[in-house]
Amino acid sequence: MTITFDVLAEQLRAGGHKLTQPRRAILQALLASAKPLSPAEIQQSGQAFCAELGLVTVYRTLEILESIDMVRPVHVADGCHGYVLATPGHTHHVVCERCHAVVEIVGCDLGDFLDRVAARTGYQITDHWLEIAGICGACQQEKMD
Amino acid sequence: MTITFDVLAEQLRAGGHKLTQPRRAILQALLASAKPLSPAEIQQSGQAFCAELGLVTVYRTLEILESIDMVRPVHVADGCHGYVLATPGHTHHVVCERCHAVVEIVGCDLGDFLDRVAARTGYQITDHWLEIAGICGACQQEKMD
DNA sequence: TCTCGTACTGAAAAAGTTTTTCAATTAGGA
DNA sequence: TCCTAATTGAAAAACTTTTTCAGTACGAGA
Ligand SMILES: [Mn+2]
Ligand SMILES: [Mn+2]
Ligand SMILES: [Zn+2]
Ligand SMILES: [Zn+2]
Repeated sequence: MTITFDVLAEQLRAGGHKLTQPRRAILQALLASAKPLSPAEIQQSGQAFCAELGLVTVYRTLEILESIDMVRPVHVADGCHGYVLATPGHTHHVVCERCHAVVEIVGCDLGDFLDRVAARTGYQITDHWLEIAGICGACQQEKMD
Repeated sequence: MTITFDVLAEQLRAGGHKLTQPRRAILQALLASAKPLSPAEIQQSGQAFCAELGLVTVYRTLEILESIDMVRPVHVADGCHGYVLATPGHTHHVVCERCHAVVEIVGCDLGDFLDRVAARTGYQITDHWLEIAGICGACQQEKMD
């Protein structure tokens, strides 16, 4: 979790996009959060950095960030779709059921399992999406109070 | 895929719910579909069985069916949340990217992988959600035309 | 089979979310 | 610094989901 704002900013520009104040604010909001954020939460949190930040801009920026794989949708237990910063490539997320703290899992060993699925179903597997729910260390502690 | 309407109907009543015409229609719609259906699609398809079927009732019924694990939300590539009938217990789904045909995977071998995730993150893993995308047999054929 | 209480229904309205439109603004290369 | 295309926020539209409410129908019990 040592990714910096400057790296993100550069990634955005490398994708051919302008680095505007609202976009800076959105990146800051995502960077500051330990849990997936909804568009409305991103707006609210981002307004600390750009007071005028509009919700429309949040939607538009998320669309861009997702298209260049800088951000990924994560399913939170109840509602849908929180967004978190992604490290490039194929990853999964573990989300705490209590506090929604997120940890990214970079490696993924599902190959054998997926091969078996392919054999059994006749499908040619192209992709998969795994999300893991659990209870984070901090929340486990809390239980013992 | 040999589940019958009568079995579903009985499951619903076993859960303490009435077996009404609109609910019959919703079960028929789900039973007849090879792919996940949105609430609006369920309404439309269900109106063949109950002409007056309202969308509100579809939402309410899905909530019940989900609560007794008769139906499960599945994420379709673009939009969110289609619903499919579920076999009880823990399953996953393979969804065709082209035609959305769904196959349910009953076993799941993720135990070792999840143990490693637990060890690495300190999270106590409570649940997981895996969806697999692919290309079904029929759509693979089609490619060769 | 009939009666009755309650679970359930659809219409309408409200609430919430996401997308589109548009005139004004701003980033950043020249 | 200037210029232009990309980007912005407000407003409105389009969609989706939930709430309210008066009427309906299921199904247990007589
Ligand atoms: Mn994976
Ligand atoms: Mn979803
Ligand atoms: Zn936690
Ligand atoms: Zn297919």
